[in-house]
Amino acid sequence: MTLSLISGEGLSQDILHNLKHSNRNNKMTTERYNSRASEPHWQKIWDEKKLFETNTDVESGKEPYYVLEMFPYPSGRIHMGHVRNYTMGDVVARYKRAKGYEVLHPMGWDAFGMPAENAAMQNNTHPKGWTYDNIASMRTQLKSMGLSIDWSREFATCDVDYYAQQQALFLDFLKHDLVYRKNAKVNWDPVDMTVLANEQVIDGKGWRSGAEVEQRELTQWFFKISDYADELLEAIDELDEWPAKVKLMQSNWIGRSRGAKIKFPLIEKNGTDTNELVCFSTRPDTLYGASFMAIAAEHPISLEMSKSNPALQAFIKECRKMGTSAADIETAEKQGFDLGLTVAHPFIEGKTLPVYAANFVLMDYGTGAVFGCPAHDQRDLDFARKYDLEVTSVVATIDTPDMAVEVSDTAYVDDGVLVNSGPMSGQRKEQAINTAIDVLAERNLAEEEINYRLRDWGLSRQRYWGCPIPVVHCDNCGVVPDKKENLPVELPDDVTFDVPGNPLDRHPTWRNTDCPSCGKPAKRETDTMDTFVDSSWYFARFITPNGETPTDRAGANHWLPVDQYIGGIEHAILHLLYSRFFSRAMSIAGHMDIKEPFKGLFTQGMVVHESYRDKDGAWLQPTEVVLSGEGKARKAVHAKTGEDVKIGGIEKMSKSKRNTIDPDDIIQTYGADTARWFMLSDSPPERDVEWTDAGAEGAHRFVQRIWRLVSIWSDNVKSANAPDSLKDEKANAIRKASHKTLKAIGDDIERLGFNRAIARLYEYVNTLSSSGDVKKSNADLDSAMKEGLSFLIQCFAPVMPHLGETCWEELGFDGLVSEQSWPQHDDALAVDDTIILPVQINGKKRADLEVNPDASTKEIEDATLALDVVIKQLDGKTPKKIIVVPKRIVNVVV
RNA sequence: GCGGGUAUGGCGGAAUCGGUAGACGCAAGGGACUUAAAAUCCCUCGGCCCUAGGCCGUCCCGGUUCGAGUCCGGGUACCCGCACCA
Repeated sequence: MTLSLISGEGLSQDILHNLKHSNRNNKMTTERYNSRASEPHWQKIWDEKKLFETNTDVESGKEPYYVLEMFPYPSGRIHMGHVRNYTMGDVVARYKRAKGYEVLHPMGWDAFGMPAENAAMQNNTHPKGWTYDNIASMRTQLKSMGLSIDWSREFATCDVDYYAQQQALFLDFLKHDLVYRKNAKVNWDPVDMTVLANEQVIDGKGWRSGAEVEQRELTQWFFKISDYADELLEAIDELDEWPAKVKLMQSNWIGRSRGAKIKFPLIEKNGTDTNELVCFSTRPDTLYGASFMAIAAEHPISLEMSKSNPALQAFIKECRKMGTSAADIETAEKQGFDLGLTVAHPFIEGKTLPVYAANFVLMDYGTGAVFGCPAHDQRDLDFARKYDLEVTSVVATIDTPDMAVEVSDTAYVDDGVLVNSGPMSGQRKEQAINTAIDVLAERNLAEEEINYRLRDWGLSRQRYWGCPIPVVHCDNCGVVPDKKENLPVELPDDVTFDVPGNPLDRHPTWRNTDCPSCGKPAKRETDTMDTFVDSSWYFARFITPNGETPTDRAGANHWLPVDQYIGGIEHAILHLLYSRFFSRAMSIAGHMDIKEPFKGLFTQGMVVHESYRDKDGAWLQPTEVVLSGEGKARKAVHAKTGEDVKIGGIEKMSKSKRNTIDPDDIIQTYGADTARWFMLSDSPPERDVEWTDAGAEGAHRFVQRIWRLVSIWSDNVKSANAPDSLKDEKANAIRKASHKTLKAIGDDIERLGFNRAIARLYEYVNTLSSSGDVKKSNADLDSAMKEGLSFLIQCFAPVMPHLGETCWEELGFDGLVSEQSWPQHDDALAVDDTIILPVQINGKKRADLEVNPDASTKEIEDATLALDVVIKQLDGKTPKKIIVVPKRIVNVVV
């Protein structure tokens, strides 16, 4: 069944149920819990009591805890991924608040970016209006989730107040030599006259215009992140609350490699006036296997030679068309252009190597030149095979150190022993690299160099909807930073998007200003900042969202780093690395003294859903599809036409595949608590979770189940005493289960094991439901249930806070559950009186043994040997060995 | 291409340090209640031999160990990321 059918006329199923049964007046039928009434009610009360507003005062006395979910881009509607992300953070926030921390849990909007401009072009709207409208509707949606957020700190990165501070930061960075200008390549769409993002280049063509994309050089601003490459790399080790995967991705991204810068004297100069070619190599040990040199198409030598060589010009042009992404470069067919140059081999007297311009050599890594050693580098091998160049293997395996490895289609890149390699012969890779550098260094032909894959961060964007870069171009003074007292440089509102290009460029007046240095008329910079800049410091702004400087240094030092940061794995590299750089840069500029912004990081999985297509291949929404049958007989038809629908794969919810579920519908039908509960149940939080209607219904059944349990016990609990030395056996069993569960759930939440905590809560409700009959209850049982239910409510309230409040009130407990301290479990009650030890014979389980947890090894051995099964299996023989693992297992080896 | 990840019933998953594989949920089947439906409650639910019970079983092949889903070596399949999307 589809959701639209369940929700009927827009009434939730609980209201429908209660309406149907309101006349029955049967005492044993409790009213169904009505989330539609209860959720707004509690949200209003929390709001009025300002329950979630944080006292960020450094002197507040409580220990600070900062939990933050990656702030959303205001696309217009929240999606299930947001629900999952923000629920996780909210559970942590509510739990930590109960544990006595002063919790900071804010929300904001990553509000600059291309989609607003695209919408402006498509729908003739203004990016600003579009963005703020989206924020307004998403805020309403997020609020309906019942998140314990301090909304008084909310801001959007497109708020003038925010980007004014960002401009101030930029000026500070400029002062501290953390930003500079240089030329860089961009994807240029010659028809739309605009710069394209990599993702807007499809098969080498612009996504809108279809025109062939060119690589064009522009002067742009760069952050000097590569100066911090080593520091950013080394500090990764100390991020012990980050996923190993993310740490590895960051190290690879920084890509430190040690190698040598090697000079090759030019022999055949073919008309150039260059005397040497300098290349970078991490494998100078394999120089004896070199058979050619390759330089980037954009290498100065290549560019110089192209002036008098039209064929080379064409080749360079061809290379420029190629995509700039790593995947494009690695997968493109290797192509070269013989420049007619040769260089001298540094080790082999009289040997020369031909020089090619090649498409697989990057100008912006190393020196833009490499020596080609085909036997020991796959790219070089591919190139050599194509141009029929010599392949000389100079490495042997460690097992057969005398014979060079034979190379046909796959280069040998692993460790080994060098052969036929002069001074390096007989040495292992690492040692040989050192030898090569040392020998060449003596002849002044090489020096050791550390290179990083990490490049400086280009922040200039030729777009309107971003933070203006606060500099002025003056004919007299050149590039002049704005003065801080002149900030903000505000974006003009009167812009149009009917013509291609950046509206700031063609604005009649905005560009005109006076030079801050000489006072003469000058022009503003029209580039705006990369939106990654906006998100690189927002976490620091939440501490003093209205401050007149970017941060309050003492406050930032008190609250940062963020204790728990939660977001998608897609930000594993750039956003997190940029934020790490920004924290360092902000420390240098005196805004705080924190180098690592995020102490704990958690990357959650996506929300996925089945996708559907009609007979013409058009994507259909889940609400347009009616499903029936199961397994192979599972069928889908169109809800309106009845035509067959093809059931597609389970994929990330996306607008293009129309397989999204609107959280609003779910909240209307089942309530926010159900949505929150389901998003955390089943799948571990770091993995993808599949949205299914059945799963949501299951979660909702549980909501009702809790409500029934609480309702039927409410009278008994209200008149019960606190549990103390209970005689009733069942009551004691409940107490033990309660304390055990409480302990386990606390541990689970601390470790973000939400799915495990939820499984435990299911078990616990099963235990409470089956442990006592309310009609035959006694004072002891009532007491145990009073404690048990209070633990239950407190344990699930972080996930289902509205239901928690309703149940708390129903049982007559004081105050709000959201204000309660986390209950303390009693360790003595959280352990079992007896434990069941599995007894294995030769590693196979044959029996159970019930023992006291403190039983000695001897006692366990004796009890084991007295078991019928063991006696039978031993058949009079003495066992070879008895392994007793305390509190775990017994294994009898026969 | 490079880098990373994952693999357990019909499905999502649990098993925290190498110690009872399949907790918990979903789906399914059977039953109770009901005029009926919904809701709820009870039972079954990895496969095979089916007898108390036994044998097999965590992607595949091998190894270490009293004991392997977990550790080691080799392989297979699928998924994700790759610098101007946020």
